[in-house]
Amino acid sequence: MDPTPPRNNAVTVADVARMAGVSKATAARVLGGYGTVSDRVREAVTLAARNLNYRPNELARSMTTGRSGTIGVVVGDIENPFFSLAVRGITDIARQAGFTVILTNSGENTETEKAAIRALLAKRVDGLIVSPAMESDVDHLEEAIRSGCPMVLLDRGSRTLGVDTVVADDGHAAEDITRRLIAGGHRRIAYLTACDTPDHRFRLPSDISTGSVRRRIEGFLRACHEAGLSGMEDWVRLGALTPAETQRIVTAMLTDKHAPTAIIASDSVIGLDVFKICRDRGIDIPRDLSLVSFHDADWTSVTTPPVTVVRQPVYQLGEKAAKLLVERLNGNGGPASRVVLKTELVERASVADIPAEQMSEARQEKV
Amino acid sequence: MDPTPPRNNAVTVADVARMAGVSKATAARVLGGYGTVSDRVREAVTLAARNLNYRPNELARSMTTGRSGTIGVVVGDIENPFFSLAVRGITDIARQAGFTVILTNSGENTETEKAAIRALLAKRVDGLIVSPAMESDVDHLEEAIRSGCPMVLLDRGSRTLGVDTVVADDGHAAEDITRRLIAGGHRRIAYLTACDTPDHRFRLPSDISTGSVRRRIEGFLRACHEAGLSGMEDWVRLGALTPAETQRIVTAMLTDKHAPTAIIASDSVIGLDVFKICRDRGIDIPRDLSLVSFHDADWTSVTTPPVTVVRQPVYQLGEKAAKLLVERLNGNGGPASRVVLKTELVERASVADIPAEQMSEARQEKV
DNA sequence: TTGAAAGCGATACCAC
DNA sequence: GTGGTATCGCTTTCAA
Repeated sequence: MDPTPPRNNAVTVADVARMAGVSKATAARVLGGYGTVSDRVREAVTLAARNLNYRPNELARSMTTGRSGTIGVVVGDIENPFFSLAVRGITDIARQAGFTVILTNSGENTETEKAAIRALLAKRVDGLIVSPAMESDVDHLEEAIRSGCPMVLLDRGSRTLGVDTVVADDGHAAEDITRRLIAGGHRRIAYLTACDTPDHRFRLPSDISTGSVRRRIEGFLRACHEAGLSGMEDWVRLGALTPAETQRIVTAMLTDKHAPTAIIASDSVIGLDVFKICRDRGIDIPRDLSLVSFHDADWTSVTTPPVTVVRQPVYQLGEKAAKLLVERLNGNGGPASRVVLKTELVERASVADIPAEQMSEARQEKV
Repeated sequence: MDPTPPRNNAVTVADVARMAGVSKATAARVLGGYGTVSDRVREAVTLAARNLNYRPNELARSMTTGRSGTIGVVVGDIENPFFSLAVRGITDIARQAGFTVILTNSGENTETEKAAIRALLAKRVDGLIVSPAMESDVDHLEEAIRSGCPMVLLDRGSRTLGVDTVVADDGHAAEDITRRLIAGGHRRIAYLTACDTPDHRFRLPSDISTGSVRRRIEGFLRACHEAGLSGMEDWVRLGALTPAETQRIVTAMLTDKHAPTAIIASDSVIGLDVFKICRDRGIDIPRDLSLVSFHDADWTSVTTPPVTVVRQPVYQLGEKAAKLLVERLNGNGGPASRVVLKTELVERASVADIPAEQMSEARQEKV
């Protein structure tokens, strides 16, 4: 027994082959688990590998096979519970299918996203799962696809890119909750999102480059229009990128003569910020203000009052995206599919109807 | 097993060289940004590369250089806000230093952790950042280090492994908060963690294999001992791995004749579960029960009452770990350092003192 | 079943 | 400066 452990792990198939007294090719066959080898040789090679503490070099393997066993994921912000959960769904499926995941943050910035895609492509990932920061700027994605890298879009789609897409039913979700608010007598309903436009003002849904948010705003406006409410575009507020920005926007709205009676938060991070601001300003939810948030984050059920939310199947969103990608990677062709996962309105206690007398008052103001 | 998907982007340095009318070596020099080339040639090669839409193959590059430009990260659970935030700190620093990050989940399971390390090593990561699931079982980590892969331990240390370590001051934090509770008259203080032992019972801190949790429990017991409280080991409750398990444990405690007057939750996920259980059971925090949680998660400030927490510099924990690793990767040697980041007790409103009459009663029960 | 040798796509050393 | 060429560790024909 030679107890001297190999210092540098520069053990290669050649070393193992030499020790086992076979050719490099044969050793590689048993080590790589391909081809056919006699049991005797297999044993000898396995033993030698163990003795030498052989570690396969995936890089070299990838070089020849062309597959890296890696999936690249680009999300807006891992810190956002929405993405953490989706990423969890992705990695669970990926690992199950024998892939590892390289995770990158775009910070919802297209330039960073481009750099990330480039780096991922350079690392020769087998496939890509992306939440595009901007639907309007997807040249880098298109190029990645053209170069032969399968891609699945997560949470945000693209009409021009013909790729597999997994999104939630955001439009209908927004429509439902808006209808619900209107039925409760609300007329001044604000929709608050982190998305932004150059001049920070909202005019048309097409100005919104984040697909999921655009679909929600469209749903919001659809419900408003259906109820005969006009000019609701003014209630779509953009740029809630940071707690400070959110505070500025919400405070401005709340101190205005025409303060909203309800706020729809586009994600749970903003929802939490709004909740904090209300608490700090002594605004009673839902008496003074109704609040609805997208994403059923863990904390929403535990506040006073608990928050009414749109529950998206976030983990499943990630799972489904990974499954679609793995299928493609396994050679299953076919046309690009668009999967739309159902959402669910979870009514808790942060929404209240507007009393009748205030309703007429509200109507007067509208006129 | 399946045929390699066709990558039409098979443009190599050779192709670029041919088009630019130079040798492979020269083209590689400008493409790789090393060596010296004349401006005229540089221009020609750059142009050819752009025309051909050349993409460097990082895999091939890594093969020869021996560096992959990749850092492997193994955490317990990305979904846990603690890790999401730490990972954010890691990736920010890594990207800044030109590294990409491969993220893997151990699920706090040593076997999964071993597999992850193996896969990461096979992918030839330049370095590793790990939150070991078990301090007692680190052979795979030791081997990784021996094979020459720099490693930084995050949140959890190891006495046997002589590597850079970044942890929070968990022991003192637990000591402080325990002391604070005892000063407020609490005697029946439960410490609740997801960590577990084979028989689900706690005897000695050394039974706890998760370093950070062990240090916290040690701090808890230290403060108890200091105050003359004995037998507090019985108040350390293990196995709060899932909401259901947590519910079982907490309900059992709360319905016991000797119910705790305070609970210390070992992380924000458990803290939230405890909060939910109390709300469901109509237990008034802090009147009926005081609650303290580790990790200043975003929701803790917004509940009623807001939760007193131990604030750890989680993002900085990740940052520091990544910085240490990058330094090692840049060749800066030196002995392994152990960085301990300060925590802060954020007193909110989930802790109340025990009224004098109940205190004596509690003492009696103790006797 | 096994072995010899040709790549994969880049880097690096060494002449010129 | 520039061009040839060995090399990295593995997979993969093609013969034997």
